Amino acid sequence: MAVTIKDVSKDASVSIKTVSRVINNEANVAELTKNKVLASVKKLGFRPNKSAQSLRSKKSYMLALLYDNPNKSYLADVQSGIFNACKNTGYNLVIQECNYKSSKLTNDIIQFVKDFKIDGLVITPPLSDMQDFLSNLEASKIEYAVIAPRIMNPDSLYVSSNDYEASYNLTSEIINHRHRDIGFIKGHPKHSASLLRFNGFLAALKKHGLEPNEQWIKQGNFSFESGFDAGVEIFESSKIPTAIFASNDSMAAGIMKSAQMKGMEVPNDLSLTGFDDSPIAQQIWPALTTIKQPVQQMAAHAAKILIAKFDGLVDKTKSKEFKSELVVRESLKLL
Amino acid sequence: MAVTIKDVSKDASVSIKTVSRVINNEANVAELTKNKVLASVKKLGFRPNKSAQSLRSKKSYMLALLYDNPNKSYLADVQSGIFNACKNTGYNLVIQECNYKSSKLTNDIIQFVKDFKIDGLVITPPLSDMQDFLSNLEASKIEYAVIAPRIMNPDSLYVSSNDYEASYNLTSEIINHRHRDIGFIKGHPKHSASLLRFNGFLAALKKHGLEPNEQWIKQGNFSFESGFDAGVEIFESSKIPTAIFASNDSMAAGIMKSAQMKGMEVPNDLSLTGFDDSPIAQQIWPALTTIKQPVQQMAAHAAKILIAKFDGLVDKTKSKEFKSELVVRESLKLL
DNA sequence: ATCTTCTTTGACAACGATATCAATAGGGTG
DNA sequence: CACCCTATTGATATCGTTGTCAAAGAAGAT
Repeated sequence: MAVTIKDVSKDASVSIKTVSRVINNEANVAELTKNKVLASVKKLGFRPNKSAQSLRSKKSYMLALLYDNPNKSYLADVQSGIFNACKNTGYNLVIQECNYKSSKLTNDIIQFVKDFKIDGLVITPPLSDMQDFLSNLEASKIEYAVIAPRIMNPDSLYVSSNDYEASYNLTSEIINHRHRDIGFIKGHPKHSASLLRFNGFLAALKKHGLEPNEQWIKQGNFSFESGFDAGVEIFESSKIPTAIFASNDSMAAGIMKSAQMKGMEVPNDLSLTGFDDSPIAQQIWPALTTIKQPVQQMAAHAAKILIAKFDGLVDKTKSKEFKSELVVRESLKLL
Repeated sequence: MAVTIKDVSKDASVSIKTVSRVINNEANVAELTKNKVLASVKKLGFRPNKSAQSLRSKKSYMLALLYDNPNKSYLADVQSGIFNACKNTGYNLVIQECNYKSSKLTNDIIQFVKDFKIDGLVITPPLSDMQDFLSNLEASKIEYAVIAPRIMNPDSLYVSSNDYEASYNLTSEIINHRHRDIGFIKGHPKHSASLLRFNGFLAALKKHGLEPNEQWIKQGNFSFESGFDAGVEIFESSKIPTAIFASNDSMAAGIMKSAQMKGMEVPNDLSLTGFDDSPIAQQIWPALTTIKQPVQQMAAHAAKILIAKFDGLVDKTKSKEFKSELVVRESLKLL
């Protein structure tokens, strides 16, 4: 039915192995032979059978995306970035929803990778920081790239962003708007970004000689609801801050809703900033001042360095830190 | 290295073929033999090599999700539904971002399916309604299930929802709140749901003896921005409707933002309803009265009927229409 | 008792690539 | 000219399953 290497080898009057050499770009094939084979490949429309390749060479040309993330917009961006990086490389993307709390996680994933001969994994927070899990993958010789890990192991592949610095800058911006009473909503405790953002906040306060007020610092988990709840709590306190820095946009939106339900107006009664520049930042009114992260590019880069490694281009692409940028909108006001 | 059929056959003192029969649940294996084999399989921890299976039997145990959808929340729900349906079936999910306008779409997808021996496709709007595309898939003997197609071909696998009816009901609800001047924002012209929702709206108006006002009917494309723009236009007209029915929540949010920027308050100055019950419906204030669709279940069902077909359980599960339900929140007010 | 038929089983080929290793052909060297 | 070395090529084994087909045994029919 389909065109096989055998057909090509006959058409080009060379051996099967020589065709294989050509399509795998192996060394030591005479230029003339190579061209002859490529012509036949093209003429017959030959495409190698992935199953046969996979069986013999133990590769699948599949990457898998591992995630356990409640944030749909983040997921969609990551996925899209990886997908685009795979395009035209012959690799495809299979997805794997995980439960980071499951005790079977490690075994399930290893089994999955072995069963399907998945070539490599792209791992997102909070899985990026599960050292045990990552060590087990390594022990099983599974290739992976992590997005936004806390510990940036120079031996492993990763992409990160300058969360600390961005948070420091955003906090400074708030302070420059003459705010002194600033609340902070922490992100999901298992995401390393949460700590970085909080630390950046604290550092900026300190730098400007301000003290954090524990009453206005709440633990969230990156969800809208956790932001809403934090807002409700803060607005019950005796004194209300003039600005709140939420560790992501969803939580900021939650706070805005709780504020509006209390009859407060943003930014007149309360300034508010988010983080991530997810779609919701622009879909509420007033729109959020926030930090834009190049999520798609980060994810694409993660896939690229993995693929580069498979293709032996070890030095072509490397782990990298991406820069975020401040996006000024209406939710932050000069006091 | 890994345990193969051969190892199992030795351990169980049967032929390789018999082991194969057992793991594929073929008929005509004596109960005794079967148990013996299963015991060995378990004892040795045997797992069939997917590449070899794939090579020989031309199956991959992979489904692919095709989408070209700007709505990240919808995508995430669909994906999650399919993923859960695949769980414990041995099937996995690979994703394929498409451009429904691309002329190469059909060829690319067919090539992709052939290359990777993808067992079946789950197809989402607006691809669900591209008849040419679907016919080509059929001609290539590619299995697929469509989500929310306009034409429900009884020979094909599909899942749908009662958009027309739901829209009719929601419109009636608006009218029951004594609104007579009602605007409507249409959805993406290529999505069949758009037409169904619009027709349901018109039918309800007619039933209550109301005439649609062309000035308040705008074409959107399901995006927040298109809703925002439609809002801006409507609020420039000489007379403003007392209620607007947007064909999805994102557009409703866009309208709300444009209203708030004009200084109007929802629902006091304007009632607003959406469709889909996506997260944003609750993340804005006031929260949207909307229609909740069981997107995850629909997607899961699509995957299930595909897998059931592969496994020969033709009559176990079938195409199905899902029911949406009205979700009452604060954005719709009695006039 | 003999002939069918059906159930159960296994030997061996086949799927379509890559890996191993040997063979051949030039090119350079002393 | 004999020798070695390297670049190029091909014959054949191999990956781990499933498919084909024939054989053996059990059960049923006459």
